[in-house]
Amino acid sequence: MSETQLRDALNTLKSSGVRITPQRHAILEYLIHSMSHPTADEIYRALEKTFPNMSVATVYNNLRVFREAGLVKELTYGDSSSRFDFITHDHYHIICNDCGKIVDFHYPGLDEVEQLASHVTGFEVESHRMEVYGTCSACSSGGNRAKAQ
Amino acid sequence: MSETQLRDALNTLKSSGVRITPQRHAILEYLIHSMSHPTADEIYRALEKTFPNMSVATVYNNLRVFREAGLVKELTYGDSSSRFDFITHDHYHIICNDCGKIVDFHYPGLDEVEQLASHVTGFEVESHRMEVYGTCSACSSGGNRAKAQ
DNA sequence: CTCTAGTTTATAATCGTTATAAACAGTTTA
DNA sequence: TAAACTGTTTATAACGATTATAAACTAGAG
Repeated sequence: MSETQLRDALNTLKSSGVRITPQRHAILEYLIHSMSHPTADEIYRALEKTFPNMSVATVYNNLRVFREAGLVKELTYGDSSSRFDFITHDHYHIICNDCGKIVDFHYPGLDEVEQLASHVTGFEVESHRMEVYGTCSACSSGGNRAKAQ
Repeated sequence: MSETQLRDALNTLKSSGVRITPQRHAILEYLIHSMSHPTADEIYRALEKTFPNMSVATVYNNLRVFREAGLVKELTYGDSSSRFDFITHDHYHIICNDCGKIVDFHYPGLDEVEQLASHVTGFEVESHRMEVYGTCSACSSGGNRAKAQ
């Protein structure tokens, strides 16, 4: 399944004229397989064994390329650095205020919100963003003091 | 009406043991009256006539104090700097992808989303965040090239 | 009015991200 | 295969928002 995703993603890139370099392959693969929401720096550190000479700029450059190709979404929460999420199908995130863990969940479209907003404000609506915040079961049940992902 | 808001906010601060300095008064007043969603730097520049010696750190410090007191919400979008929103009553934001303008709109609670998310993920839900993105009428109708607010 | 803890100021430091220019590599052309 | 072109990576510096620090100051309690 994730192999299919990777192949599809590479095809998407190729067909929009983007070269497939080993670094790009690796970053994409990491994003798809990690099933997490890594920061640019996490990706960089995860791949530095395989690419000892790769620079952070390469990670940022390629994340931008992927974002512009519609493969990756950039998540900006309150904390200092952005997180990057490989776009599979529509899902939302719930984030633990305590340890920072991010869990995906699905919810049938919020199209009506977009419609109302468009009607009230006169905007042409393109997309929306929604997150839920709370405390994960590990943190609320006791002493989970680690800052996860 | 906004006078009431200001007075209430000052009382909230006092009752949680926060000193009311002239700078704090001015920042709060600016946030309430501006009806916009300024960055820390915008607040700083707006008040530098009145407080020529005020430093940016003061703005940041006090925005943090206000946030911790529940008076102000910090909005982190994709762009480099945070925006700050005086909390009146629940509303959402629609943001122009073109010029960055932020318009408020109201929408009856998304409590069911919180409930579903809580049920599916096991989190104790505390809050949620939602924004709509699109193009404002000024930008979609023609040549609004300015980067507003 | 005095005292003190909290606040402001000025400045430097931090850190995520972006810009730059040189070295490099994949692809096309011959 | 070789030369040339173009996009990519690397290394490094620059940038800008935010935070830390320490000294000077002041709101508010008594």
